[in-house]
Amino acid sequence: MPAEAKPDTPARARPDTAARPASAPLTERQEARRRRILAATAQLAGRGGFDAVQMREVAEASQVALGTLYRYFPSKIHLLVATMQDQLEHLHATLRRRPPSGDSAAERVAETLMRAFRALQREPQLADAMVRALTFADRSVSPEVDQVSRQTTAIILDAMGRERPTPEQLSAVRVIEHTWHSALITWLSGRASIAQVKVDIETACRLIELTDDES
Amino acid sequence: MPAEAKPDTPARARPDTAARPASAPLTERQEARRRRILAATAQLAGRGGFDAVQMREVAEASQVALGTLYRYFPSKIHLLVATMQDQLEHLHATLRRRPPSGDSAAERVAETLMRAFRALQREPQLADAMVRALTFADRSVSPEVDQVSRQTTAIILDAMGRERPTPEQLSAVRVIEHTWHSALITWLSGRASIAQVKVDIETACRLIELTDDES
DNA sequence: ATCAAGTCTGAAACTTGTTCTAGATTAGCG
DNA sequence: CGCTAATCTAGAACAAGTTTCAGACTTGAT
Repeated sequence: MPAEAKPDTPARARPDTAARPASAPLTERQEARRRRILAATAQLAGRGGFDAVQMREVAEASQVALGTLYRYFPSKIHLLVATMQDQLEHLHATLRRRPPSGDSAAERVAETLMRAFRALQREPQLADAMVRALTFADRSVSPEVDQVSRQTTAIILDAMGRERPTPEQLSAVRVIEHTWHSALITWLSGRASIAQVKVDIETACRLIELTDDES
Repeated sequence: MPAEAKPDTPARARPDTAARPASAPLTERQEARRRRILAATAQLAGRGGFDAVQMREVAEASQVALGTLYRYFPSKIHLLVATMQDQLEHLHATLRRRPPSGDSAAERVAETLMRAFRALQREPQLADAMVRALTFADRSVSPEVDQVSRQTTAIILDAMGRERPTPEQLSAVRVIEHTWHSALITWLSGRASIAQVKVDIETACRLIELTDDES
């Protein structure tokens, strides 16, 4: 990553991502551009992974000038994190449609995460690009990464029939999320098998049982 | 990261890192070069973090040609991961000198990790560089990353008075390690407080109690 | 319809990781 | 010592992320 992270945010009026729809209404054509960009990104990432997402190519594939691409997404990392947000929304919607079936909260969470994991396995290169971006992100991407994190938390809480989780349960969820991310990385870099990821997730999910008296 | 990851390892006789001392004996001057490189890297990373470790600067600071630097460490990531190995060895040695004092295995592990965490806090920029490299590493760095992982596992097992850990305990250790890495990342990117990291680590360590009947 | 402000485009320039090359140096060996 | 292969050096060259800029196009308000 060549240039230094920008030390200040010069209040440049950029469309920004969909993080907070309040920042700028975005005209229809702008919305379309944004969508084209994300689609092109996902496609390029789908083959090749992280390295195949080249800003010039994304710009060309989405029929947008390089400068415009950078106005929408101030760095490659921002772009990929936004792609992840996008995909997570899909996933969450899908999961809502068919909720997990396990008996205990721990089982349901593990089941949900394994389902998400299988979805990622179908597009390992895309997963690689998104996850690498997520963990490589520096402070300048914090808001966006945080949003991804909140979305993930929401998915997990949905899976345990939540209803006002206790602080202890929230702690457990945090550890599960840590495990999820980190296990994903070890799998993507070929240092852990799918089976190993499964075990790790299930192990982490046991923490839920510890604090749980069956909803 | 411009160039594609090299798909093949062309058996080029490179000094490689100290991973396995068997690969190439390394003359005295070579050992000295390697050491200078790692020292320069740690220093540059100490200010500035990941971005401040620029290959040309590392080469200059360690009085080595750029090409030579690349012969010793085939990429910036390799270089930083090797730096991490180096630091971890120091840490492990230090920890051995004063073992943790907690009563239960879980307490001792948490104590150990928090001690390591405090060490990292003293050099947050260095920590940033090393951890980012670690999680960004792709398959071409797997052996080295794996070595770091083994070292970390060893530290944790040391902390729980180990003695042939059960498979369940090993699973718990894996989750703890995942949590450790991921929590570190969230702290480094400013998305979690020190207190939060502490809680997360302690929560993960509870998994040890689950499988433990006090050694 | 018209004007000002904000956007988008195309292209070049800049930065930093990585590779390559030709010529010194060094190491090990007979 | 003198040779040969490996290693090291200096420096150019290349790749991809990022920045910049001048000019064309849109948009929104009047």
